[in-house]
Amino acid sequence: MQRDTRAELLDAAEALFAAHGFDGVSIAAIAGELTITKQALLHHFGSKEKLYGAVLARISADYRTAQKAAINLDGDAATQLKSYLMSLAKQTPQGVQRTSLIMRELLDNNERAEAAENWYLRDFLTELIAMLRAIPAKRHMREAEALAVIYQLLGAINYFAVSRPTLTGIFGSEAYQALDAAFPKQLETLIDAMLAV
Amino acid sequence: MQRDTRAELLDAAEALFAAHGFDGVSIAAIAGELTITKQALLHHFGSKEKLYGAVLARISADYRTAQKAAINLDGDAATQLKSYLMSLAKQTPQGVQRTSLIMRELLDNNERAEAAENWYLRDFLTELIAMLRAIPAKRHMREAEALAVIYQLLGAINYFAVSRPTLTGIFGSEAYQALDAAFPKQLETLIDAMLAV
DNA sequence: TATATTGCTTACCGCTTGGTAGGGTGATAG
DNA sequence: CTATCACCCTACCAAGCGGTAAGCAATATA
Repeated sequence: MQRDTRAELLDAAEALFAAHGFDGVSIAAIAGELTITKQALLHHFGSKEKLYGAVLARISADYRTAQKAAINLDGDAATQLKSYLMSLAKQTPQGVQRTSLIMRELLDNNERAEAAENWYLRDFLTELIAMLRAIPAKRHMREAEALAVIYQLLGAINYFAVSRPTLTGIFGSEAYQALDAAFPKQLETLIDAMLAV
Repeated sequence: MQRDTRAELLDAAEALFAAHGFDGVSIAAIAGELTITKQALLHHFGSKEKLYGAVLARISADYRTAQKAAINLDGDAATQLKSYLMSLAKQTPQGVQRTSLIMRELLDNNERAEAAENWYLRDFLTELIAMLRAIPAKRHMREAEALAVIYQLLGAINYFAVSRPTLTGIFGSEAYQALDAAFPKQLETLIDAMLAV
């Protein structure tokens, strides 16, 4: 196997699912990305749902790894959390792609709610709550309050990450670049405001 | 004159598109909600895309109406903007539904980008920028900065609005209720922090 | 009373979908 | 040398999709 077909299929599936959603992509289209047939894909993953699950699982694992790395950095709890959040806001192509996919998952979750892949977000969020509560001034916070803060910050970051096409369509690409440049500074003041109090 | 068929179709389409996305719903399913055939639906709207456009147009109009009403309230600019944002955060069933639909539209916009329904968000956002800049302390802000602030606040609000099924699935429904109760207070401090500086 | 028009129906069409069945090839293992 | 297995193919299928065509009953118009 000089060509890791499975991994390449996951890459293609991740990109297409993120761009068009689960229902917007056929397994034939995903397989076509590697110029193989959909039956080859089915051979590897069994069904479209299982492929989707595998994509989610891989993202989940990567997220958790990055998160654990962030905790082992130097600095106090506030600095760790802040720089981790700022890193989430960095718009790498893969990062945006995965944010899109998770956002779609959030929206579709009405139907696919119990599919066990809830739990990857669970660990991710509880870890974030722990990071917030590790800040001395925040140690008193109840779980619900901490989660509210975390979720607002995540929302501020992810909503923007997903909006580039729309915003460039509306305001033009140089206006978007100005926005993109202004965003981190504003986000920083927002994070500071929430972590200070 | 049972002319309300058209409106009822819009209602059903809005709900189903919000819950399952454009590709996740068939026009037969939408028509089935009123126990009529899909050809009756096509008679009213011509095509699935046009139906979708009509749904978006109706939401757009309602949004702008509510926004204009908010500007005509008493109080200074900061109070107006703040209470408007807090009202956006109020989770009525219809509000959540529409937020979901717009979020899907944001995600799908890669492909449907130029479909003219960009502009409804355009007016909505530029109006919000104007509301922010109407605050004396913010009058100096460049457009990009103002939009960044606005967008972060919208993200904080909308991301949460869309996450109820997932969050209840992860943390349980009474934990979600605690979160839902804690959310507005945290949002208020977040808004205050961004509007003050 | 004749004529459109509105609002819906059944019938049908070409196309795509996810998935099954079964076969073939090349590498590996006994 | 033979059997197994991973990997991929062609062929096929039932179901569902968006959309067209034509017609029918009720209402509005002249």
